Amino acid sequence: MAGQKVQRQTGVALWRQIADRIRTSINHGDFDESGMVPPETTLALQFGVNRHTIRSALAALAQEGIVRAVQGRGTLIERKERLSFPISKRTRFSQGIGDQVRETRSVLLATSDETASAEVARYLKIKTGTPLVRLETLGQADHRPVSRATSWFPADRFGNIAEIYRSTGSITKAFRELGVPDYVRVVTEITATHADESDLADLQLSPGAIVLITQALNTDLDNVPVQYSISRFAADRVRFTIEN
Amino acid sequence: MAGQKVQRQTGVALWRQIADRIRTSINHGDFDESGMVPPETTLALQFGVNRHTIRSALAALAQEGIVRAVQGRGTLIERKERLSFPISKRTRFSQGIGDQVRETRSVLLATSDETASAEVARYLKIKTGTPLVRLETLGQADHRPVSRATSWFPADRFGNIAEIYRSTGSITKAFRELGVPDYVRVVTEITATHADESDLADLQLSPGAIVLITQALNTDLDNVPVQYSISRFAADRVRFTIEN
DNA sequence: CTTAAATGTCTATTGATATAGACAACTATA
DNA sequence: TATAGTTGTCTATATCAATAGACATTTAAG
Repeated sequence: MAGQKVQRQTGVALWRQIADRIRTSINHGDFDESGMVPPETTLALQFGVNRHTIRSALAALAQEGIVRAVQGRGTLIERKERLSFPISKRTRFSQGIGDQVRETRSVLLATSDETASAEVARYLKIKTGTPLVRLETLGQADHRPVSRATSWFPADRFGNIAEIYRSTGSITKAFRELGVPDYVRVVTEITATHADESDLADLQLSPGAIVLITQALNTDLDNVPVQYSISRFAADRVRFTIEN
Repeated sequence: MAGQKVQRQTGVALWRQIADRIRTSINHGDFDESGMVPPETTLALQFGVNRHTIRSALAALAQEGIVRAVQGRGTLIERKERLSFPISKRTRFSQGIGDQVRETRSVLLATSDETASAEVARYLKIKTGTPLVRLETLGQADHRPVSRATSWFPADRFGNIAEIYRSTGSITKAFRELGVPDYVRVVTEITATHADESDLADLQLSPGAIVLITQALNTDLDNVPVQYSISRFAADRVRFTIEN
């Protein structure tokens, strides 16, 4: 980890850039041997900034609960995180990361009845204006928010999916109760952008943070579209893995 | 687009937060009717900031070539684009986006002989220290840089792949000449981060921009790893598509 | 030709960001 | 119990980020 450069006058404060880099290094396991972040003076030298700037960065990470400074000893690593999300024919939230965390949970934020917009209709292969059920859900891993998703389901087949989901916390189980024993991921599109206001709130991010966005279509085993969803992931907490 | 909030004292300047939001709105097609961004005074009111702060944001977008301000008229939208990259068993740079642009090109930036680091060795399933060939390439679409990639190949099989690639501009053709008639993408990992200094230069980005990073492994038809590569894409120019 | 509406430029002021240096307080260890 | 190494706190200074206001310049439309 030699000769790291930071960019000045970009509208992103140095302490924030450095905090992001250190968080990434921690997640990458760079400091696993010692379990500590390098001393402030060392980091200041590496990043080519003043020690006080490093202290601002570490203070931000301490605020996130990722490190804890102990006077006289050093700055200890409290927590690491970057979950690996497999994307495949059988992509499901909790199954994919279940072995990486102690607890996964899915929370229903909101639901509403809608009619299909042009975009959603195109994906679900239905007519614009067809009745739909919309679900806003929040995915959590060990009580930390990881993703927020908006999903649309055809109302004729899944009119009361919200209630079932609310009680079971699982799309897979809700589908099963509604006569869809299994479903497959047909297509996933991935983009990245800066976090918007809702992301900041729901995913507990700070401005300038990055979100990875997936747009995905699931069909039942007869190739009939059953769910179209747009999910937004905190980019510094996840990694996508596509196995072919 | 009413009542937008920006967050203060987070290490991310207001003008950058606002620039990111406007860029997103443009890509989302919010201003397609007029082809212009709303007037500075309107935006200042919407975001709850001073007009000069809006001007800083628009100046940044103008620097990126996304908008162009015309005195007396308004601020015109110059460009919105996002290429779709399919990721599948048969992922190749030029084939995937060939139908979306007039011309794709791949340029060899640098090459060197190396020995395998622990990380690369793990992917290629070889021993640390095994001789490798490293290729740095730049992918362009219609003369705009889209991705920069670093690839490693086992030197014993592909010792002179650099020369062949330089003359053909194609990994696929180089493989073919070296006795690998076909190859498949085994695994792709996707993450996102802020652009570093090299990204800014090679991909012609402005500071604070986002890059999508893929780490991918290709094997020949006998399942022997032939190429491990790390690619960095300008996030505002691409979208990944995974078909299952 | 006027005028309204938009961007361009300038000055001034305040708060956040970053650097610089000095020294205090604490921890582990020789 | 010294001592080296580390984090904590303080003062001072310079630059960037943001606000505020005034006015110039350009464009399009009445």
